[in-house]
Amino acid sequence: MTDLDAMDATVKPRTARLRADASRNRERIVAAATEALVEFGPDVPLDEVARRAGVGNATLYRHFSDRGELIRQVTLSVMARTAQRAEDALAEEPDAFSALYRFVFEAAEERIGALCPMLSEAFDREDPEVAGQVQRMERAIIAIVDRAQRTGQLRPDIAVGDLMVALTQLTRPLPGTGCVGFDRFVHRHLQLFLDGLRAPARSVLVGTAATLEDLKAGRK
Amino acid sequence: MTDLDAMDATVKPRTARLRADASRNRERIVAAATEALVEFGPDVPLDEVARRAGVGNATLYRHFSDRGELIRQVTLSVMARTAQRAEDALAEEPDAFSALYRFVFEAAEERIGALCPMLSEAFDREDPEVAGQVQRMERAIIAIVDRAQRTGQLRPDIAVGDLMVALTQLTRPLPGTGCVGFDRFVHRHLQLFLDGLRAPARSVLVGTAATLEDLKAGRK
Amino acid sequence: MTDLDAMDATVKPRTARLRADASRNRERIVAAATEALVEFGPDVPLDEVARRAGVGNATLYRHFSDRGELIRQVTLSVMARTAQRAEDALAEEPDAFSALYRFVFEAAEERIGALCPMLSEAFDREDPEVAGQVQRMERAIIAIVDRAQRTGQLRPDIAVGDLMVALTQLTRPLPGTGCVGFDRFVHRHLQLFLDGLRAPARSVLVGTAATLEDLKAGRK
Amino acid sequence: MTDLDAMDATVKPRTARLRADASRNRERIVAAATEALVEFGPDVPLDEVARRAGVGNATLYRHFSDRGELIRQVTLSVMARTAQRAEDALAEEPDAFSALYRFVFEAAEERIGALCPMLSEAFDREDPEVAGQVQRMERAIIAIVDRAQRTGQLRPDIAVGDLMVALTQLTRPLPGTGCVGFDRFVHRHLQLFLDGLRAPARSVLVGTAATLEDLKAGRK
DNA sequence: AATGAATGAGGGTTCATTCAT
DNA sequence: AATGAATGAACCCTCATTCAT
Repeated sequence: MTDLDAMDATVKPRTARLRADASRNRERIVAAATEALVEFGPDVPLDEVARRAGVGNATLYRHFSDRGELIRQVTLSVMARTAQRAEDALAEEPDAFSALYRFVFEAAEERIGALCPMLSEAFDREDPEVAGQVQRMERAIIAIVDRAQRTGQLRPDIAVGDLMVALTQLTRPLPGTGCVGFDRFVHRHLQLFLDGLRAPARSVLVGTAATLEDLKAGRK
Repeated sequence: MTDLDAMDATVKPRTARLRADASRNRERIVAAATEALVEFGPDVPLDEVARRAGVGNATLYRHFSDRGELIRQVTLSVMARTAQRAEDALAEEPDAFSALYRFVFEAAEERIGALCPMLSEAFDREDPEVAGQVQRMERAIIAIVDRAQRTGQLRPDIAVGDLMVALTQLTRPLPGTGCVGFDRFVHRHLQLFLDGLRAPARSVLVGTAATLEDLKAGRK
Repeated sequence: MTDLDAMDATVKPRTARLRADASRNRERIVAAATEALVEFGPDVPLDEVARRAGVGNATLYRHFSDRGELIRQVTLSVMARTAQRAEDALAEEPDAFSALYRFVFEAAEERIGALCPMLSEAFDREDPEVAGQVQRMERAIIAIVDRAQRTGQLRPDIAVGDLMVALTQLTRPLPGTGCVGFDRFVHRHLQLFLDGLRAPARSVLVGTAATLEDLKAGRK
Repeated sequence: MTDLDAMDATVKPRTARLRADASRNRERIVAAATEALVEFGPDVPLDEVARRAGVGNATLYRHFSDRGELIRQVTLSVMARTAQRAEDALAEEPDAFSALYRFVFEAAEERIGALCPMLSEAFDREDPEVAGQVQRMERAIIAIVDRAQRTGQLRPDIAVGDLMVALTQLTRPLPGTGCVGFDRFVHRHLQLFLDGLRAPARSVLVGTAATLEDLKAGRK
């Protein structure tokens, strides 16, 4: 950096920033992919994603070298927002079960169902960036669950893995529908499920409380 | 049927009786398709179904004109067995909630998750045979739900539609996985959901109780 | 094999023989691929091969799981025929140089240029079947070369690798042409090259005589 | 050119003079394209050429409207240098066959193999600039060939077309390889070919001596 | 003038469906 | 009736070319 550079406000940053339009496209693709992943699952045609994002298919490939990379980015962005929501809920809700309650509905809004490809064999959970976000999200959700269990509002025989998978399943759209009129069911189901989570437990659960680690193991 | 047909002793019966081996093949294909649908989701390659059934792919097409017809038959067979289970549970379980409880787990065993394509736009629920099975199954489940609500064991603000959709969602396969280690979750989720269904209700549900009719309407 | 089987002339062989039409298609594809490989090189569009063979592209994939497998089969068939030609020339030609001469022109006819993908990194020369044919062909050509060198008709400072590569290069068609009027050149070039190969050597060659082993090493 | 233009002292010269950096880029692109053509063959990705030249892909298109134009420029530059080499060899070598000998190896160095697209149907040899360079190169090579034939060192039954095509063929890159360890063959092949060209002829050539005109005709 | 970005077309491969044995 | 084989359409991905900064 010379003095001349320092004086020039328009100098390009060293880490090439994306052009405005490219950056916009990138975000539109991630958003479209998030929705499409929730709706179609991990095999969603990438052409469909591109179409929804309003870009050519090759543009998608310019930004994401292949399907895995696109899914990775979607996963990261969904996890980041979900973690944030979880942290906020924990920090802002005075009541422990209210925090859980709020988190569940906000996670649904953030399309936590788009994380389903994380469970497939192809997905690399060892990737450092992914591992980092997983840990952040995990910590935040565990904190919510722990607090609600410590206050005696959440049944003690469940764990974060149970919550995450059920949440994903219940928020998945019906196949082949444009999700029309489906959200209306989802809220009811989540609420019923949350009622089932409340302490005191109304039944004895089979199996053992599933953690996020178990999900990893379950893949094999 | 003409008079000539009537006079012909060798005429084939209306429901053409299949040769023993053909009939066996047909059943093997439906069984394989049910499992494969649960495992791979609705996009399972038909060659995979044929392979699992141990027949050539063209044999599959001799029995089922296309993917839709195969799914229709799977749907019918799952519904028939599910209805039977519901009827049995109602008849045999003295306790109203136990009947519901037993039905839910048996429906999972019968792969009620394979019914999810039924909810898609492409599926023709007006088909007489389908409509018949839907009605039979519906009736049996409504009877279970009604009884449990009348005995005050099941919260009154839910309806059969809520139950069916949640049941389907919670037992649907995780897309893209070989479902490894997944069943282990399903039982826990169902139990938690059932706990949420018990009276007294632990929350006030948003929306209105959804009937099976609502599902039809919701599709559009 | 039961006695009944033995009496039944129409019994299917244990190693499922291809249907007549499938077998015909397979051969047409290999033939078309041979020509196309010579003309376009190893990146020839497989759709082009299918078109030339008069089959759909998927038929090509039924017979050859991927490009590598197709190239492998072409390689095997060209090597087999080339080896046969070499063996025949050696056995039938009383004059040592005549045998070499005859082999060179017959190898051109057999499209030895189609072997060019063998030199690419992707090609697996360790495959047992390939290795076998390479060895057979190599032996036959070495025998021809050796005899001509022993009789003092072929210059001693060249080896089979020199011959093979030059033969491939000189018989490759000009790119983008339908080979129109090109064969006319090829014969002249081969003859000139053969004249250069005759003993006594008219120059001292740079480098060392290249064997087929060197070709393998050269890839890396 | 109008009179107005003529009066305008600031008018750009007919051969628009490029800015120094633009001119440098242009040359770097042609050089990179020459090497890349030899290495990858005529289907080399233009992005690869741009990358090697150290410019953006659009810069390449600013200089060369399309692939054909780039190849044309490469062809022109190779021909120009080849012609120069031929003229120098003729002028500087006292021995007639030595001139031919020197030219052949220098042409290989100048990547005369990159001229192979010139022989394809798509290439426009009627283009004045191309025609001019062809003529210059042709004249120089004919002079070399003629002299060597007149001195009785070069067999009389070959013509410049034979030489040019064989030279191109023998120096063409092996398709699909990174040309690793290939140059080592080329020198030997050229030398063997030259030995075959020496008088007295060791065989009777089939066909008639091919001139460059014949190549044009051969394409059709 | 130089460039990063966008795009449509094309080739590779799979799969639902049809055909021929 | 059963089956292996054939096929075209769909999707993935790359690349030549054009566009916008």
